[in-house]
Amino acid sequence: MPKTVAERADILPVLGEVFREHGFEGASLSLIGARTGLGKGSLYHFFPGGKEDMAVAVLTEIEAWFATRIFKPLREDANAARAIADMLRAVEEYFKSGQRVCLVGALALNDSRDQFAPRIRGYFAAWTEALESALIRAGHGPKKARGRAEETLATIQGALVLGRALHDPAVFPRILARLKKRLVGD
Amino acid sequence: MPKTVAERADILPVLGEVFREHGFEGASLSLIGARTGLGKGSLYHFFPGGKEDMAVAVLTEIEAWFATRIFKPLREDANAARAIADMLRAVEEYFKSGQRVCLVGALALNDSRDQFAPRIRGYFAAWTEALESALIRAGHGPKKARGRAEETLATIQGALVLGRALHDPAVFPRILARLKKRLVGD
DNA sequence: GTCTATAGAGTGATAGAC
DNA sequence: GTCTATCACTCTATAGAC
Repeated sequence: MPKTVAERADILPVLGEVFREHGFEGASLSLIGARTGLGKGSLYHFFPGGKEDMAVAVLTEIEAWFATRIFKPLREDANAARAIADMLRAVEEYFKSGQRVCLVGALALNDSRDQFAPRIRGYFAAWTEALESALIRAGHGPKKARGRAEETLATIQGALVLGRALHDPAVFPRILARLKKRLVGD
Repeated sequence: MPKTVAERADILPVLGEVFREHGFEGASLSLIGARTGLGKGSLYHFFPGGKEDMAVAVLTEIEAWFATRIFKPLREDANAARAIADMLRAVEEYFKSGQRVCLVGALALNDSRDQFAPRIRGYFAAWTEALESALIRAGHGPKKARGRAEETLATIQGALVLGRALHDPAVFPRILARLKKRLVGD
């Protein structure tokens, strides 16, 4: 008896975790089926394009989350320094202190799947620009803000890699704390 | 007519590139066969343990390269500031200005393959310690050196992710230049 | 004859597509 | 749940160096 009522939106978070944990290639349909509790039929009903379709849907959801929770405040908050500190806090929570990997970053390293490239680029471009805007408003000097934004994003991504590699849950929060000091003082 | 004489060491660089470009899961044996020009017989002759064996061999070669070219000078060069600058230069060249990905970092993000974990951790631990040592000798203060080494490695790894994501070959060299300024002045 | 490097047909299992 | 392609891997059979 089918019809347990699932919605596309309900399974996106699960899909995201599976892709994060196993990568795109490593996330097999049977694994996805097991984790979502859905048969292949349902999966192809929700995502006619198969696995790539699923990954694109997950990326779209991630983009939307970051756009409203991170990029928008960075661009619009009157208190730019606070927006930057909030970003670092949100990032620490989102990536569960480094226990959770950045799916967009992980896909960037393993491309060869060109379909994801524009979304991956868009995510990091939007983040860089939003942070640059906040840095300028926080008094960082328009000339230096761009480079600092770029370096900050690199450090966040790399901190996820390093924390994971060293199996040390203290690494990610520690590096974020250093970033905070440098960007907004304290 | 067999016997064209290949050696294990000769195909390691090719294997490294295939794993870098496609990831561990994405590097199929047929792809590996095509890229190395070797049949399965030869591949399994050199690497009886199959794909994992190949990846371990590549990681071992990478470790050795970094140990002699990067870690040793960092620990031993009497001129520590020069050793750090040399490290940044070597890294820029090794990763081909960001066009080439760090296999160790990429594997760290996609683990679930626990066999690689100790090697991955060893690589980053050795790098962190060597850089910390050089920073201390360059006058960075023992208390701060550790954190700076950690953050530097994260920034390098993240710069690879970001450069790749943005498809901008200028990103990686630009971030390395900022690192150099901060670490050894200029 | 033995050892090393080779090729590739053939194995069962499992992948993703539908 | 059925399909076909492809997966990692095994095995037998080679040729040439010693």
